[in-house]
Amino acid sequence: MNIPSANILTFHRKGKAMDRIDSSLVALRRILRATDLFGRELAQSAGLTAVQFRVLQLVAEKGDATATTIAQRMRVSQATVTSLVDKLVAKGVVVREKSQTDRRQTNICITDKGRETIADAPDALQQRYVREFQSLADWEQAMIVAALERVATMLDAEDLDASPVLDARDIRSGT
Amino acid sequence: MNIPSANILTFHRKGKAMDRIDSSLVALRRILRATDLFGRELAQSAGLTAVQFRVLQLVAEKGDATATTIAQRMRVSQATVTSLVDKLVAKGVVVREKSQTDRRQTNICITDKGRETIADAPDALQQRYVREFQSLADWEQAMIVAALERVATMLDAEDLDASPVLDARDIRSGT
DNA sequence: GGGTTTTATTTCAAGTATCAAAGCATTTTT
DNA sequence: AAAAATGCTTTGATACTTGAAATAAAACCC
Repeated sequence: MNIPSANILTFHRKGKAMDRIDSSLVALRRILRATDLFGRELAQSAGLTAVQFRVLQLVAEKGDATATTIAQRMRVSQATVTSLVDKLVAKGVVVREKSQTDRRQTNICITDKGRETIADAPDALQQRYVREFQSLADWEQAMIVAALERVATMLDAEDLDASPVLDARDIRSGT
Repeated sequence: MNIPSANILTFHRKGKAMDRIDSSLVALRRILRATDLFGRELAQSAGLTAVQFRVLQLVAEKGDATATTIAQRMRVSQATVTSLVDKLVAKGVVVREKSQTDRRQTNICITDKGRETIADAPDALQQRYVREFQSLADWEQAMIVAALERVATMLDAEDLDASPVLDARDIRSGT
């Protein structure tokens, strides 16, 4: 989590003044680093680990989720999700409920305590981002949105899992 | 750490069309997600874990590094770095060498095999980014650099460790 | 229906990651 | 030189991760 996670963007060309590629990669690394660091703090302040917190966030999005869905979205194995959910159940932030429609499935449902946990977590990073973003001039906001979306498209182009979680399984089955 | 790392940016306001804050957060999440996912693949293709690969990258930057430096830059404990370096030594991509000037220090030096490992790792993500970035119009490149740097500054403002590793210890001792 | 295959999840075993605390060796300070 | 600080490793404990095997339920086929 690893998150602690991956900071894979590096730049190797040296010698002359930094060009735009390098500058943009450096900025990306700063963004990655800041979010990684803050993410760990955020989780800790909620009494969870970073990975546990991410699972909780995914469950919170819709109120419940299946292990498979979570595993696919986090790109970890089902077994991993099971053990993470074990921890979250032990902490009382989610509960397991057998699906009525298909009793093979287990719905992982967020509890009130889970909702509180997320609500109470002081996401300093996001708060600061929102605050500063809103203080920007209109044109600057627009520029940032355009640029971020451009970069996001460049980076996750053929990796479709970032889109709504509908056909993730179908896509993966191709591998 | 996996590195598995933190995807902490969430958005909760719903109901109406997405505003700019939401759009920018979604884009950021896509960026985070893509880099995280690709980072793991990249490391795996090199026969390492994501965290191990990051250590190797840091060592590769200057050819060698001390455990303390790596620990500070990755924000993990020295003990963690020790065990990670153990793995890298076992794989033959780095070696430990006692510093001549201060024999308490251990320089972690990259080997030829280590250099190869990094060179051979097909960083598909970065390659695509570089390729696409270079194909952009001049004004667009400039816009992206400006926007990314703006966002990076918003996110890592008081977190100074992204800058040269000088006083990270002093900052941390405050906690 | 009864048998086979597929799907969803959990359990188990083994390896990796992480850190606090304790230990060692080497400077630096007094 | 004694004491304090520094750099690193070891140890013990917890968490994360996965592949493989096990369990259970649904879907498919004849």
